[in-house]
Amino acid sequence: MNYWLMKSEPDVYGIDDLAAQPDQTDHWDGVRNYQARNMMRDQMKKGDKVFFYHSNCKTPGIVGIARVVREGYPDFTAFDPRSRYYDPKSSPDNPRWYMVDIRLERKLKRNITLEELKRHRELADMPLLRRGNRLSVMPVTAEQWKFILSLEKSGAR
DNA sequence: GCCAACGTTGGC
DNA sequence: GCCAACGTTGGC
Repeated sequence: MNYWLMKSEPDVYGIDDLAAQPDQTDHWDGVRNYQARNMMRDQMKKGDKVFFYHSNCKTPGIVGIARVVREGYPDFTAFDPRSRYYDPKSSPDNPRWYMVDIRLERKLKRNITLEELKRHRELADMPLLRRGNRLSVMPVTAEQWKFILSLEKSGAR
């Protein structure tokens, strides 16, 4: 099983939006970056765990845990001219963009903030913390996953 | 709202 | 295939 982190802007789609879906499950549409696409298409497997991260907001950080419940399939929002994610270069016959479905496992007891994550040397290798990183989907190691969850319990800030 | 960093585009 | 220009991301 693998671990991941996925970014979303809470003003666009936050953890509570996922929580409000039927079965707390939704598709992760709108990724328009090849590296992130490749991970969703090729590497994310059913049962993988995902940190739900709030970006581009007042207090960015990890706010929940989800699981992959459906593996990569074409992002149909790319086919819809009315969608903000429309891409005329993607077609059902030759889809350019992919997505996965995730189900909320639980919200974290607190927001484990970016500011806090940065303070731990154990996490220094996370792409999230590397300068200029813009990936919206990225891998997390088992060690990092465990460490981050231990922060939730300790409540250390 | 600013702006550094980075990915993509397109002219050549 | 290079690289300047441009658009986007996302922290601050």
